[in-house]
Amino acid sequence: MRITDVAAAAGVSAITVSRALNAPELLSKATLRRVLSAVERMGYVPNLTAGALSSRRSRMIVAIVPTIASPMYAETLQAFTDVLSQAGYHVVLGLGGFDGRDEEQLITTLLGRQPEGLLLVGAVQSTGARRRLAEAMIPVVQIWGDASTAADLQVGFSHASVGEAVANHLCDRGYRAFGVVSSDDPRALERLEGFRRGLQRRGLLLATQRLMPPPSTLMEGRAALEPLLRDLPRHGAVFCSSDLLAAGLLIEAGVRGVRIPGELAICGFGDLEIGRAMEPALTTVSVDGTEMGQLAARCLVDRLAGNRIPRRLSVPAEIIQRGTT
Amino acid sequence: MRITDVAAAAGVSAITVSRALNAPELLSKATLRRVLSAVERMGYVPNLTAGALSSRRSRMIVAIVPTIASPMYAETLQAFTDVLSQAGYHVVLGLGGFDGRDEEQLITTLLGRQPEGLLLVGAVQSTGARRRLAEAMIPVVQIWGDASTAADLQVGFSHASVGEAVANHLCDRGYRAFGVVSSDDPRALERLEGFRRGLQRRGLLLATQRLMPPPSTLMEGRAALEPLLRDLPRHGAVFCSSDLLAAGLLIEAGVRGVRIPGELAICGFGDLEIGRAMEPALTTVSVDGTEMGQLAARCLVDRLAGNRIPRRLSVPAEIIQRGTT
DNA sequence: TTGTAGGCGTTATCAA
DNA sequence: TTGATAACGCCTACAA
Repeated sequence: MRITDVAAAAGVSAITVSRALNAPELLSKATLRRVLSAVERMGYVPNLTAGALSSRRSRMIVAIVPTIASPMYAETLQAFTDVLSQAGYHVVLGLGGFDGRDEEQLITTLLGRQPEGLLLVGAVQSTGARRRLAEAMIPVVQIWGDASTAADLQVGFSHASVGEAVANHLCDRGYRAFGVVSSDDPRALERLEGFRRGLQRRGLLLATQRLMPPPSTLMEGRAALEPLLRDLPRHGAVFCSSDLLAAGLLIEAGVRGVRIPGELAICGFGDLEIGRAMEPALTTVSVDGTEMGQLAARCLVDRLAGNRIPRRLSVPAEIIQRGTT
Repeated sequence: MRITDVAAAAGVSAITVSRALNAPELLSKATLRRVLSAVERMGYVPNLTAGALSSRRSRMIVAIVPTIASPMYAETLQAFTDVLSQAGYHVVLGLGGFDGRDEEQLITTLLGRQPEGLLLVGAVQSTGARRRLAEAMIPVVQIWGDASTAADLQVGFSHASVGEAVANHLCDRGYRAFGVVSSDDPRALERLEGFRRGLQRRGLLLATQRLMPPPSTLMEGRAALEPLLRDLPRHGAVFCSSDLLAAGLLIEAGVRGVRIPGELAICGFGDLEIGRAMEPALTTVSVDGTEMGQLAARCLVDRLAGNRIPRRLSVPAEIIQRGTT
């Protein structure tokens, strides 16, 4: 069924049906009613592909995310999609993984959909992909990235500053020996660098660090406790790149009877529900994934509506002091 | 830039460029090379919207999921998208929530994209939406649903049977008093019904049940322990609709010094990582969300390739006996 | 192996 | 307020 079928049934031209659906204020009340009732009666569903081609407005946004198996990204994408859906956009999903393999290929085919905007979680790795994005001439919001890899629009926070803030926080609470258990994805590494620098500024050193490929899991956290206890003096503190790793440490500590924070202090990252639910509750860095997703979506919507918007938006990343430090 | 620009640059007609990209085997080696090099040099990205309109093949699949904030659905969608991406399809995301509000609206606009297939997580609530789907004449795979609400294609398992199997398992292990802590979403309720029926068959009754709206959280699990201990005799067993609820019970039990499974046995559902990582490890029902997602994707790909495929596919749901029962 | 003509279903543009 | 006409960029069908 096409728009002309509905038009014929309503005794109007095709363009009038189009207007009834897209710009009803242009039609007389009577015509509008007649057309809409025909649409309803016939169960007409407009072909958005044709509409997009003709109007050069696809009403689609592409979201490129490393994975949605990680709760942080899933939460962000959920919020992003919800807001865009309200605004009349559809979201096309691109799951890129953490390595840059096939990145350009993925981005290229997705750009072929003529999206009106694009969400990028993390940085683009390959220069080829970066060029493609630039050539697409559409707004690109980057989140979870950092200024150095910034795209067109940026919603986020400085990972390095977060690392430094955690270092200061732990020093202020009196800890003097430090370890890190971390994923080796680019964002986590930046936080680690910031952490190390923060310690240096206080004249302190990192005693031990353990890196592992993403995604981080509870089990890896559990497995990390034993070597950590070996390498780190008593009463030390560890900064984990994810609440999952931190919670894993906590669980294993429970099993082994290691007192937290007495024998080992733990700070996580992400403020996941599991951290709040553990006992003792996890000290962590809270970044509101939902807010980031919503903000990113609003940036795009505003920009596409022709509004001026700031190119850099900060989301607070704050340390939540709870029971493990 | 259009296909004709590339064609001009390569000294061929537009259709030859199209073939170089979509059916290279039809071209001579020399022409193919010439065209592809022009494509490469000019950074041409085909307009898939135009292609879809012309070929009537959108190469898009719509995925309708209640939420991706829940790890089970996120995992399934991740696997689904990965497989389809390999097969050259793009996935458009529709997040529907758990209630039926706006469901028909969402499905209708998404169908306007002319998807070639559709994934449905859970059942369609409204009859309007069901009619739309039927009229779309495209393959629809339903997962996480059950036979009674079955769509065109079905990948899943019987929630009722799972509930019954858990009842039998717990009885066989010697428990005689039973409780349930559950979300009230349709799938969870079906498992609960099956559980109750399984108990009845053994001449046993459910002593207490606590229902709550989805999504389930660890915190709700923690909060559920105290009333549960009040209402359930010692040495009872509880069946939770999610590993998150079950893990919450475990954490709270740790805090209160309630011995698990000595004083309370716990069985979860979903086999999430958190259940495996807890101490004692959680007895649960394992349904492979990744496999369901992959299977659903392959169903669609096969069907779209014109292959005959079974309309009902079962995924095993097996009880994993671990430390909490 | 390559090309020509025409149409996919909608909306922009201009006219009435 | 409504309509006629001509794109939008690509691919199917058929022809050479």
